Amino acid sequence: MRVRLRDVADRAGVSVKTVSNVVNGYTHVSPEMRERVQAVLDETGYRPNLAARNLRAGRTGVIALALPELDNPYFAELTRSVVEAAEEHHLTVLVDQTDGLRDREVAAAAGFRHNLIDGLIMSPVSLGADDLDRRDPTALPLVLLGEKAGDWTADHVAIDNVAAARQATTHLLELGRVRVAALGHQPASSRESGVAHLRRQGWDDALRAAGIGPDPAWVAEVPSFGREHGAAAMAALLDGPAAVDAVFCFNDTLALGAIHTLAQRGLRVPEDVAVIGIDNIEDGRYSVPTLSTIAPAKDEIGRAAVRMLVERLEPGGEEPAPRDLRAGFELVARESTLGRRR
Amino acid sequence: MRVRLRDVADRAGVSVKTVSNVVNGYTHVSPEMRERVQAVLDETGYRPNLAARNLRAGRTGVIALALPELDNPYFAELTRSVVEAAEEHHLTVLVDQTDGLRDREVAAAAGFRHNLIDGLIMSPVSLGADDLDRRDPTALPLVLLGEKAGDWTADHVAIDNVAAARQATTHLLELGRVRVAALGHQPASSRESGVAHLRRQGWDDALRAAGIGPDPAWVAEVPSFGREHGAAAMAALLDGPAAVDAVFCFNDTLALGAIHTLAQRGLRVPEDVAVIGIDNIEDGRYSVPTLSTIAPAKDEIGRAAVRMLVERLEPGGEEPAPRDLRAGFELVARESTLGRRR
DNA sequence: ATGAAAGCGCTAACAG
DNA sequence: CTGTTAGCGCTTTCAT
Repeated sequence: MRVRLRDVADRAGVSVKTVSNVVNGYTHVSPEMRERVQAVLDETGYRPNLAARNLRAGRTGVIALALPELDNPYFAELTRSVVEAAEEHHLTVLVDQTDGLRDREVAAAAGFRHNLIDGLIMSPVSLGADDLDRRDPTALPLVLLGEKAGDWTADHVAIDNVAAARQATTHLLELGRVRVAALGHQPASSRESGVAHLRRQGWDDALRAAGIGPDPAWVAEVPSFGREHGAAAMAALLDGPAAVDAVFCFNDTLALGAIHTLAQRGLRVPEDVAVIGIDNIEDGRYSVPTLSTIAPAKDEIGRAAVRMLVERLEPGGEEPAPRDLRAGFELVARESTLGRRR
Repeated sequence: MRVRLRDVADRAGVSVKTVSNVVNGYTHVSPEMRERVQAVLDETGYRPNLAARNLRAGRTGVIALALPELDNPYFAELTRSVVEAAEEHHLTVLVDQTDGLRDREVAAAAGFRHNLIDGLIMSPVSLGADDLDRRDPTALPLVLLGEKAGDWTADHVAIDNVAAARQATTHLLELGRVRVAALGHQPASSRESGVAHLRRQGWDDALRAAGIGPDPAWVAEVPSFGREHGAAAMAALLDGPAAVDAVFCFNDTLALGAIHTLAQRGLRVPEDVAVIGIDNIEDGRYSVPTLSTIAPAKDEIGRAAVRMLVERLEPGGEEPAPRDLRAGFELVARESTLGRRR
């Protein structure tokens, strides 16, 4: 049987309150008392019942992180940054996989684990602004990561996706490429279409700024952002009418899939086709060729998300209005655009 | 203010018990009563306080999964399988990152979140059998994943690492390679040395069975299993005295790092050097060249781990003796050993 | 400085 | 079929 505060108290011949004081390191306890209680504590191996504490305290010290997929390297790396940031605030992170399904995202946002978690950080895919508006006002504090369309009533952290896409595309143009494909387009209704739309916008902007009219045949559509779809979309581009000399992929896994297909076809990267992605996942540092990409400041994102959440958790917090934070990013040019360095 | 069971009861003019019955779908409630209560429930948007339920029930429906690193693709993929298996048992999974640090692993195994979680699935790195023996017997149910040295007093699921390594090495030998390196050796004291030791053993066995005496110069050591160390170790091998014609890497990330280095040096895979790994991570299906590997039955592992844990959670459970389960695996031969198919 | 007692919100006995 | 009541184990007024 588990040892309770009560048991320790009986055994030490003191009241429950005194034991509680010792356990929680309260100041007003006489040294001798403290010592005696501590002895019993050690001897019995007492450990507080956290469920009881939670009930009493009304908070748990746990925050949830809801992501579409854990086995997408970008999210895995982001998770690490959130977990580390949370640790600094003495919070633990419960990771949740939504698969990008609207039901699950709505349930998570509504706080289906209220009283088990103090707050939620979520990277939404299918969730709409209206879902959030319908949310119970007493629901748990929420911070959104990544893209969102429209005006949302929650804190939000993301990079400027249009600017990031523009920079990636411009990099290709500066290398002299003139027929730059966009790989990763998604129908407006689809999952992830928020990000896809913005990244396409940036690509469009960059081409026009360079005096190039984007050819619709340069746009390759995907159902989602996995490697397999990058590979298939690249094949579709190559089989299509437009001979492109560069590909801006909407993320790194798509880019790695595209490179795979190019290699299968015997095409050289970047000599025949240059490739760039977004996310700066670890894989791209060791792929063959190494992958050029836009690197979002993942640590900044994780840290900011946790900080925003913590601010809403603090009892003294004045319920600040929803904030929108843009995280930084930078171009990381590697072999898939620059070629082998010597 | 949050609405409690009590509030609903007052408002509906019934007792708390009745409301509780309705909420929990108990049978003995008259239809009209149920309807009336349900109306108030909907109207007030009542949702039970889970912390209170947990305290009352003595269980939470949450299990923890403690892994060394979340951003290692193998663990990310394994996580997915555990999460899916847990869902079938109506359990949610709290993912924990230990970084392979002994302190954290000991803390996790001791149940530092007792009463917040019902059980733990852990992939230990630095944890020793003695740490477990010192464990509080009333501590939470534990299932270990992956390697372990010695006799442990806990359930365990893993593939037969020696056999897996033997098969990988044999595959290389069957292709006519005669100087097969082992990349991933670790000093006995190191993190992950358990797995590394067994995989080296399998390599050794396979070579001897083929009448080849393993050359110590064919063994490359790494501090841990990341891509960067695979790349560095491969460079060390190439700069060393032994000209190898194949490399058995102790996992896929090491293999991808090795392929990176080979490409940098202008060597062809597999013509000059064939490469094989273990884990069958998604990356290897799209790398250039695609990666041959040993595929552990991840779904089987996740499912088995959850099932074992659940059996110990069931109140009727008879506390079975610690079980040891071997999961299956199979060879997946791709371009890094077979070459480009045509 | 220490103790007694109330109560966090829920469910399970036990009555009625 | 429904209501009353006693805890789950802890922290926290309020006394002493």
